[in-house]
Order: sequence, then C-alpha cells, then structure tokens
Amino acid sequence: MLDRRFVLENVDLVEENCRRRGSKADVRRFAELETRRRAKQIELDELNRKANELSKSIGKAKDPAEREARKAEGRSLREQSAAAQAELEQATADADAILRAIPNLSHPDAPVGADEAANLELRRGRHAPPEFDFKPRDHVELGEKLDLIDFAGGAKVAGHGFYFLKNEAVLLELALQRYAVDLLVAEGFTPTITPDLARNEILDGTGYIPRGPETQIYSIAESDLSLVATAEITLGGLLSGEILEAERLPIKLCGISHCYRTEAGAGGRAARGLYRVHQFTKVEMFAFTLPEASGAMLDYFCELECRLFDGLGIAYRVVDTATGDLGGPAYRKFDLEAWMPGRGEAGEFGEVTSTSNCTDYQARRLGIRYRTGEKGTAPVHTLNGTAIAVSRALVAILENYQRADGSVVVPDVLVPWVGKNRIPAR
RNA sequence: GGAGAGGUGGCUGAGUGGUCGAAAGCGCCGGUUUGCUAAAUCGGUGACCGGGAAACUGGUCCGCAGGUUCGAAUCCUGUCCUCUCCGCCA
Repeated sequence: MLDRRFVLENVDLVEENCRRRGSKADVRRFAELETRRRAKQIELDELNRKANELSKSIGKAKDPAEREARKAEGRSLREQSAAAQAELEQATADADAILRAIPNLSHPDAPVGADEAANLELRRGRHAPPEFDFKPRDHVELGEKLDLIDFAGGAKVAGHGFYFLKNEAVLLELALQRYAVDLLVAEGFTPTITPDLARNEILDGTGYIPRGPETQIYSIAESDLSLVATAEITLGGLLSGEILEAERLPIKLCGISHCYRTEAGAGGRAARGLYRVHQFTKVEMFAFTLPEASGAMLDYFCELECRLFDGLGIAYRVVDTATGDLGGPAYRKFDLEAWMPGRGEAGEFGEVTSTSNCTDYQARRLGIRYRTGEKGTAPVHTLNGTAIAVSRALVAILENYQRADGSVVVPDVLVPWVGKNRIPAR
C-alpha cells in the first residue's frame, strides 16, 4: 500500500494515477476518512493521557475515600477511552479498506493504457523464430505423441488443469530448474526452496487476496493457510516485520516453489494445454533494495530473464507493461513473451516471465524497512521476477525445437541434465 | 498427537500489579585520555502514531489477540512460535 500521509497530501496525483491504472478506488473518500481518523486519534490520546495521570495519582493517594472517588473517575475515563478507540478502529478499518485498494504509483515511462493492448514492445531476443518446412504441432499434440504429458491422467486424479509430466518432460523440468538456479547462484543470489503454503496474512502482505469471489488462491480448509501462487509470496514474507541494516542491501534471493492458481474464469484456446494450469513449478527471483537502487535492479532482473531465454535459444520479445495491466503492487513491469509456434493460427508470442519493481508498496505492508542515517527507518523496495516458469518454458521448448519427424531436440544448455540431445519420436 | 518449559530492546538477560519503555552486560555512536592501535573512562543509544520552528512533548508497543483492574511486561483466556521428553512417521 501507499503511505497514508502521502495519499492525504497528494489526492489529485493519486487520483490521476488510479484513473490511468483503471482503479476505482475512491481517493477522496479516503482523504475524508483519514482526516477523521486523525482527529479521533488525537481525541483518544488526550483521554488516555488524563486516565494515565489519574492512575498515577491513585497509586500515591493515601486517603481511602479519596482513592475510591478517583477510581470511579478513572473508570469513567477508561470507558470514554474505549469508546473513542472503537470509533478510531472503525475509521481506520474504513480508511484502510480504500487505501489497500489504491494501486502503486506508476513509472513515468510506463505506457499509459487500459489493458495489454497498450503494452509496448521494447526489443527482441537474440534468436529469430524457427522456420519450419512442415506444419508445426502444438505442445499438447507433441506432449501426447512423445508420451511426455498426460492431461487425461491429471484430470482423473485432480481435475481439469492438472497433468502428469512423464519421461523426458520430467528431466526437462529438473534441467530447467538447475539451469536457472546455477545462473542465479553465479550471479550472487541465495538459492532457496520455499514452503508451498503460506499464512493468509503473508499472502495479504504481498498483495494477494486469500479468500473472495475472484481469488486466484487455493485456501486450505480449517486453517489460515493457502497454497502459494508464486514464491514471491514466501520470499517476500521471509523478511516481513524486519528492520534491515542498509549495508546488507541489496538482498537477492531465488526460490523454487510449486505455484497453485485457481484460474477461476480463465479459458479459451490460448489457455490450452500447459499454458494455463492450476499447478506448475517456478524458479523465482526476489530482491530487497534501497529505494535508489530498485530501478537498476529491475533492469538487471529483466536482463537475467533475457539471458536465460537467449541461452535456451528461444525467440522472445520484451514488453513494457501498460499502466492498466500492472496489477496493484507494481510500479513498473517487464514481461518476456516467447515465440510459441503452436499457439494461435501461425504461432504467437506468449508470456513466459514477468518482472516487477514494487517499490515500497509491498514492503510497507509487510513491514520490511532499513535504517536511514542516524535515526529513522523507511520501507525497502522489493522486486520480483520469473527466472523460469517450468510449464510455459516447456511449451516454448517443445514447440520451437520440434522436428519434421515428430521428435524434439533438447536445447544445448539443458543436455547435461537431460542426458540426451533429442527426444525421439515414438 | 501427548507432557513440560519458554517467548522481554541489535544481542545476552533481569524484572510476579503503580516509582518499568523496562536493570545489567555486550554491541553501536560521541567525548576525554594515551605517540598509533588496543585499553580505560564519561555520556548517548528501540519502534510506531501525533503536536511543536526548535528545545521538547502526548499516546501506543515486553510474540499476537482478548479479558480482569483506576492502573498489566507482571494475573486470566485463546492463539502462534521455539526448546526438551514421549509417541508416530518419509
């Protein structure tokens, strides 16, 4: 969330930003509630001050009758205080409900527009899309023909949107994880394998809504846990509530986790097969930085993503996400869209990674701060980025590396872990 | 899952109803002294919200949430977490 004082002092600016991002948050109403909340706080403080003063005098008073009289007065003051506090809590809850719905500010260079149609292509990867002298199959067909993906089996045991990876697909998944983690470790990231579940308060702090009609999140019955939608949740939660020494920053982590998404309402041809599923494995990058360092870190994350996909030999484009498509926490977001020959009529780009600079928006709610100079603290900046989302990387690999005979060549960089350079036609 | 112990400031750790935002030590910052370093010594040193130009000042916080009381770190309840032992298990 944004700083409440900042919103109060910049109503016009925040309102304009909401408009550009397609947020309906009522900024003026927030300002009104927040002003009322502050007045309440002052009133409460004054009541407590009086009551505290009186309590101290009772401790010193000797005359019993005098004590009793003051106790009665104290009771009355505490009752007033409790009432004022209840009102304050109500005002705070009302104000917070709006505040939390106000999206982050937007980078001035982010393309302005209502949805992804306004996204701006920044550049392309090193490799051009492959040219086939045959009609390329999509990954669903390849996965079946090569006995790599069992959608029917997944549907039987867990329902639509689940799948079994089999044979070389398993090796590819493990190889992709290793490929990504090795690069990130060499770049100074601390590798982690995170919990696949998290407390709802952690989901909440990272900006995910655990329960509700449009949630993407699976929740665990009779507990306050949810399945995570990304390791961004657990990695951000890891340092929640902590004050970090500035010298420790930046902190760069990568996390392997499974990701679970209900994908309520999703569908359509473009979501076929592995492209949009309820469970997949992802290697995620995460960083905590000083405010002045987050812009460069975002570029760095994007560059790492490019390096990973250039290394895989897959064509892609880098897209600067439009304001209306940023979601709540992101200040700026770059996506990599890989060329998928089996997608659409004659191939299309499909999102494979996404990296966001959330500035202090996430950190404020998670309570992650650093020490500033002599006195005081300020929220750090947080960034996240996909290193490899395995399911979508598999789509891209299978479709780009297929051959006329129905076999699939293994990308060179993965051969050491897959143990072969071709998945033979069966 | 069962039994017990415990969660206090950056760290260690005292504190069982008012004089406690909290002893002491460590660490850190500043001063003094010593040729440098080290040592010694004196002072300062939590977070959050608010008022004030500032000096300074009000409120809240002792895992978290409630309760009792004029008053809670201290008593009560719930909850989360940690440790020890037992059971179970990959």
